[in-house]
Amino acid sequence: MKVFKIPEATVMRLSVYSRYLYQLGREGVETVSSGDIAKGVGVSSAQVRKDLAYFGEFGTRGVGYKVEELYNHIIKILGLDQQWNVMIVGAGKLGSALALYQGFAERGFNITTVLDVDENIIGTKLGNIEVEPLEVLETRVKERNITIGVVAVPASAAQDVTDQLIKAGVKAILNFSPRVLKVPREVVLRNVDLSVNLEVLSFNLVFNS
Amino acid sequence: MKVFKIPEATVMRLSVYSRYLYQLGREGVETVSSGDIAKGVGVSSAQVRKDLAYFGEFGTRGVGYKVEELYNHIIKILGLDQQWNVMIVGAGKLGSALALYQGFAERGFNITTVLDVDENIIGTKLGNIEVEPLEVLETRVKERNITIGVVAVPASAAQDVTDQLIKAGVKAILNFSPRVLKVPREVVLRNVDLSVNLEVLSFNLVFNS
DNA sequence: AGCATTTTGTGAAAAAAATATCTATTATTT
DNA sequence: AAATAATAGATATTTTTTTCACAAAATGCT
Repeated sequence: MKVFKIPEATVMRLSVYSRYLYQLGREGVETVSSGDIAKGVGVSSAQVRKDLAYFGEFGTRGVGYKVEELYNHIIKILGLDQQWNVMIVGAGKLGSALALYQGFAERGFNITTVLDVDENIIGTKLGNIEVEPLEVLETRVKERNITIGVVAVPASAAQDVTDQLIKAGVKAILNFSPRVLKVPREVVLRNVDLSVNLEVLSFNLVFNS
Repeated sequence: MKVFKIPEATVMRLSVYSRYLYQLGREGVETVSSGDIAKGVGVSSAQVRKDLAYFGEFGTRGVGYKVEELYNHIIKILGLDQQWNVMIVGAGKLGSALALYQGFAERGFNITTVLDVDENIIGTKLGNIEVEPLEVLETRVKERNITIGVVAVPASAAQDVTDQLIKAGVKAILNFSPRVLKVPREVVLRNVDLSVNLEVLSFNLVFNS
């Protein structure tokens, strides 16, 4: 069990750093300073060092960090050195888009299963994944060793689907529905509310003027 | 110009409160306490009151808040009492899903235009919006009075599209590409990185076990 | 070799955010 | 009408997060 608590903001920044490092690596850059990273991703250099300090010492004073080495460290920290099997529930607009989104596979997220209740959608293909009926949820979670469930159903069905996912043994839930979900403490939950994002923009447009 | 700085977390929570209040309103509930809201959305009651206190006094001691009244206040605060015209650039999987997503229109976001560079996509219809070529960006922003631009293009094109949007007069950018964008200070920018969310889950799965 | 330069890692300080506590109002009950 | 209960709003406290600033290490230059 964890000893230190890592700020969520730190984890999110690590993800961003890793992407920047990947880019640098492809450009052939071998060494990078906290200041360079800071500039590249828009934070302070102290912030970069503080974030990394939670996990160890990865740099050399006076020199900086080896791009590839630091990248590998962060990938390991984020748990991206392993494959995660993912199930998406809901193959509407959003669910389909997520299923087809290439960015996930690149980071080790293996979308193995997509479910829906709509007869017209079941049986259709998203890339090479066939949409299956909700009934197979538990079977698939178990036989495909799925740890992460993505909830992309309407708000009204969200809690029910979540309960089913948890009962089937999923360990983490990414919720795209605009509904506050109840999950047991040991299940990791994250909410992505697309409207909220636009609304924060709207607020700032009104408030800053 | 703003005098107090409002925490972004507060703004996001207001958005969540508003949705909960809307739900309560439909259920016929007339009055609600900060404790009720807190329970409904999973925060503390003090947090609810604190968030609201940034903007005024909306309740009655010993009684609570009138649901409809508070809802209207929050909608006003968030700037959702007006229509915002939105352009989506990039009609790939994600851009299309966003264009078709009903949740935006419900909150006053009017997606008027969708652009892409791909010949095969231009001319196709998303709902009742026809995808147009990138060339019309500036014209459309001006003639349709577009304030919000959504960047849903690959990372490599993101900054270029952003620059064009800003040059055309857009005031806020919602960025779905995994790229750190540079924008002038007066332009409101928000990043939504779908992979980051899965990666935070992954981190927690590894770290909490 | 010594000195200047760079840059990390870190403890301390500051700022921001969340939580807890207290006070004032309103409504209700006795 | 007084006492009690509920609850917002304000204030104080605590916790968390960020920023600052500097000693320690590594490199390179003279």
